[in-house]
Order: sequence, then C-alpha cells, then structure tokens
Amino acid sequence: MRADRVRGHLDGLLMAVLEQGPLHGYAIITAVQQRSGGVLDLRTGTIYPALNKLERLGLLTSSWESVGERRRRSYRLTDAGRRSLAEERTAWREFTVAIGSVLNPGAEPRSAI
Amino acid sequence: MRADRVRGHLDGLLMAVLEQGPLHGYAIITAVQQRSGGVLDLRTGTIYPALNKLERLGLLTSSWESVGERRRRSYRLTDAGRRSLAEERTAWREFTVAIGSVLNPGAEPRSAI
DNA sequence: GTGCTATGTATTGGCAGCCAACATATAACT
DNA sequence: AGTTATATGTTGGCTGCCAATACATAGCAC
Repeated sequence: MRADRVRGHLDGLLMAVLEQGPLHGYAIITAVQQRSGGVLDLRTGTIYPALNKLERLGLLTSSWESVGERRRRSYRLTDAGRRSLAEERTAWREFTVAIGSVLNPGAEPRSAI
Repeated sequence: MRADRVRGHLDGLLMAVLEQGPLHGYAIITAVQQRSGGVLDLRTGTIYPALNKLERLGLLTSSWESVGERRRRSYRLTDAGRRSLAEERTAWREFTVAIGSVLNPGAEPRSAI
C-alpha cells in the first residue's frame, strides 16, 4: 500500500504508539510497522519533522538518553497529547464512517475501530 | 471535519457514486454530500480535474447533455472503472485496518465497510 | 423587473504534508 | 573488513486537494 495515504493521520499514529510509554524515533517506526502488520513503513523524513511539530505544539516532550556511547531522543506524550489523541480517534471514526458510506452505501455504517 | 483528508481516496468516491448510473459534476458533489451525511463537501476545483484524470485513464467516459438551454456533462463508469473501483474498495479496507490497528491496538481488527 | 439563490462547468495559483535522497555515527555480527 | 542494524536528522521536491475566480442559465420571491 502507498504509505503516502497516511497523510492527515500521521499525528494520531505517532501519539498512539506513545500512549503506553515513551519511545525514541527509531522505535516509533518499528512499532508502527509491527502494529500495522508490516503495512505502514514510515520514513525518517516523515516522522522527525512531525515529532518536532508535535513537541512545538506541546503534545509531546522529548529528552536525550544515553545507551553506551549511543544517544537516543525519547518522546513522551503530554496530557495535552492524550487529549489530542482522543480527538484524533474521534476524527478517525467520523472519517471512516463518512468515506465508507460513500464507498459502500447500503452496508452497515461502522467505524474502523 | 477537514475535507482535505479525502486526499488519496477521492477517485474511489467519484467512481462509487457513478456505480449505479451516470451523473454530471454538480450531481456528483451533492451525491457525495448526501451519502456522507453532509460531512464531505467536495469543491469544483477538486472534482473537475479529478474527473478529467479518470477519463484520461479510461475509467470514465463523458458526454454532453442538454437540458433546455443548459448543458451538462455526464460521466459514466467504464468496465475498467468498475474494476478500478473494486481495487479501491480493497485498498480502503486494507488502509482502515492498518491505521485502525495502530490507532486502536487491541480492538477487534475490522474494516470500515 | 430585480435581486438572490440554485444549478452548472471550468481554470489557476497556492500550499500542506509526505517522501526520497542524502549525511552521519555507533554497534553487532560474519 | 564488510555488511547490517540501530540511531538521528535535513533539504528539496512533488502530489493532490483547496480557495478564489470566472462565467452562464434558471427559478423564485418581492
């Protein structure tokens, strides 16, 4: 699948994988990969600018960690981030119902939970 | 909802409303509006270029009609268009399952049909 | 008979947002 | 020694939707 279709939903994906605890960038990529069954393959040019934006908006905070000689930047969801994530989920439901109703009229209207 | 999120799914929407029979541009807009419960509000700057592209790809054909003094351009789905629509529906299911799995892990994986 | 709204088609410029490509470094395995 | 995995980041470009604009007929209200 064209991973380009993530467009507009990226913020929600990032916040969702950070919900259970902090992760660093690389781990975020693999987490999204695994949860999506290998379908979604985000690139660094996609997530780092997005993470910066979310931090600038106060939805994430970041801190540097050291593992041996290697540095990692750990991203943590803020309270505002959790509220925003809830809104993203609501928007996702509305979105899937709307598109789904047009694409498959007559089918039971249901959201992709 | 930001109708901008339609991005990447527009072709499927247009072909879906043309499935039961030909429609002209303005009627396509209102059909999408009604089917989506008023959520999706496509603009002419969005659909006309998209319809042209689909016709160029052989997924639609168009013909002019006259209603009194007024002219309409009627768009009809081709066989290739029907096959493409089926692919769009499959892609939509995969898409919603993938995003849904990341956004709402642990929930029953289901597509937005 | 005049304005307003609905119906109808179409183009252009802009921009948001994702991606490819590039750059760089440590660590582990073969 | 070379390749792969782990790790972070930037820049330039392109796709695709939207706002704004333009124009024309038709119907209704006042």
